[in-house]
Amino acid sequence: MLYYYNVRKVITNTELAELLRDIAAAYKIKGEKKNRFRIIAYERAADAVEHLSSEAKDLWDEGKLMDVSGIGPSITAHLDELFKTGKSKHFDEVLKGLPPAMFELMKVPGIGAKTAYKLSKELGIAKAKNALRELKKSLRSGRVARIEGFGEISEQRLEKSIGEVKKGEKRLLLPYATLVADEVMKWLKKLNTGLEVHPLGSLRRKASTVGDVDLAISTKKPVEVLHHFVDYPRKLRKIEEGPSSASIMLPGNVQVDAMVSPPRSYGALLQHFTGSKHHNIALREHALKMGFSLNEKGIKNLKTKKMKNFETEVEFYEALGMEWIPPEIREDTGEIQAALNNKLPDLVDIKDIKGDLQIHSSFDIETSHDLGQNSMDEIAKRADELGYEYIAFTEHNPSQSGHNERSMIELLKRKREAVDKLNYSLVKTMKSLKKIFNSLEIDIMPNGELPVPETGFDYLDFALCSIHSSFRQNKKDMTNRVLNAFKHPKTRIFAHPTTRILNKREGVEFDWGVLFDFFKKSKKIVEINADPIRLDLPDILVREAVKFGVKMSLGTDTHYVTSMGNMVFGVSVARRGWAKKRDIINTYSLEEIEKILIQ
DNA sequence: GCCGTTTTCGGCCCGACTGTTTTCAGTCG
Repeated sequence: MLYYYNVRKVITNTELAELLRDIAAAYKIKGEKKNRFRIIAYERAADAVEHLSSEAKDLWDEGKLMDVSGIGPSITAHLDELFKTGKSKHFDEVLKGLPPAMFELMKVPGIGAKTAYKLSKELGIAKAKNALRELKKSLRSGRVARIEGFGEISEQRLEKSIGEVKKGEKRLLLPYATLVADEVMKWLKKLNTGLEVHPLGSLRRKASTVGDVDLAISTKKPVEVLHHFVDYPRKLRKIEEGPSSASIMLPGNVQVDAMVSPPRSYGALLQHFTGSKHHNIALREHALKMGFSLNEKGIKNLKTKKMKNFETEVEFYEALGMEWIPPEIREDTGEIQAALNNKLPDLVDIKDIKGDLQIHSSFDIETSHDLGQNSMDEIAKRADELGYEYIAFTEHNPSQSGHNERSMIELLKRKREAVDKLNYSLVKTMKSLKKIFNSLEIDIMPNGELPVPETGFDYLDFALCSIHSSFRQNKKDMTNRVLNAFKHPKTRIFAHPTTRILNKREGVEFDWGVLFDFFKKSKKIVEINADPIRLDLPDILVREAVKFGVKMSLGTDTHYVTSMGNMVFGVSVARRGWAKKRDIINTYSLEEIEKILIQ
């Protein structure tokens, strides 16, 4: 019997990845040298599972588990048994004799397999339950420091990092990290306006959430620049200041790291610290086949032992025989092969965007959800400033309680008239804005019905539909719920599809194959919601949608005229999902988009 | 244990940091 997962429960990708990582850890403890690559194989399999766009269990159901790169015949056989019977004899065997507590202890930053095993043995902590609390006790009593290989410093370090386990892994939302980085970069440029500075890591790759804010600086005067950096006036404290890097802590526990490089090797530094880790691993494997070794200083020829520097990333990638790869898609999901073959997608760009397809104004149609804070006039003017050709007002549908059919229709009629009026008057005076669509964001009820009377639809150009309740339905019911809602010809856009809230709520589950197939055939649109707390569809599913040929729309879902600029974060998600201009309908001309949306 | 634009066998990314080891192992990104 395995020690931590319940055989009756469907195992999620996160749990499965954890299991595979635990097997790798078990091999580390038990294995001889020859197991080294088997350990890596299990860790890679765990990574692969974590990055899947559908549940591993579903892939297994469809017999497609072996298609996943990193999962081969052996692991497939074990998972086969696991999914069928709820356990794997092989995994049981590997884990046998190891204290379950060690896997719990491994959740502490700085504790890997070896340390966890040693601690649990030496301290006599065997059970997973309360393992962290037991460790804490031993730390306090000074027992840990007396174990061979440990000292007072490791005791203090562990005490500190054990506290970080429970704090949760709240990561910065992309716009906030962007803002922090922009302000620090502005400060850096006060020293020297010509200074070249770039964000690094997940921030440069525009991931939805960011851990630390890392910056790269190209300079010949590293000491002076780093000294200016740690003088940043809004810092809480300086963490460290060395010859090539420095770190400061800002309010809200936001750590900012700066790394400097001489201009001649700046391209290599930028590439190295932009990652992702998986992209770099794959890139180094490719380089090795060419007889090169890569690091943050440049490219080393393994025969001549000579190191070549690169001022720019473009030259760096060129030297490896490929096009420059946009940071957003550096995730080792096929971009290297595409770059080698000159087949990188021409990703959609913020400049291509001609309109915003989800906006909430303050026009009161008595909804039970939030109203927007600004008038239709204010929003239209802002849209014109942004150079948009069209926008859609998508207030929530009138609440069901307190409205009968007639009063709902009356409200929808009034909104139609207000939008018409704007189109006939205000819009005529504008530079770029040509059309305001009259739309509505309609709740999809648990059974897939829509709480708007049939004649109410006549007043709409088109409708967005989205889920705002009953998030816990099972996958099949959820899928049918959406299919049912989109039977109506006026329902065109599926808004914030997974309903996820970053750092707070997981998205709901659908059978995406079925949904995308339906959306493709019926020419309906899936939204990429640009609200930074949602960024939904998530990038991985955007990639799937692109593969299916499903078109997507961008909407800021804004309730404030000041947040209309969030569009740029939606574009980042689209880019991370390999979306090209034609995949996103907001890049279409007014004439084209009318054909798609108005039925 | 996995994988393939030199391979179905023979390889498998790179380096920094940390602590305690007097020469390196473990962890991390």
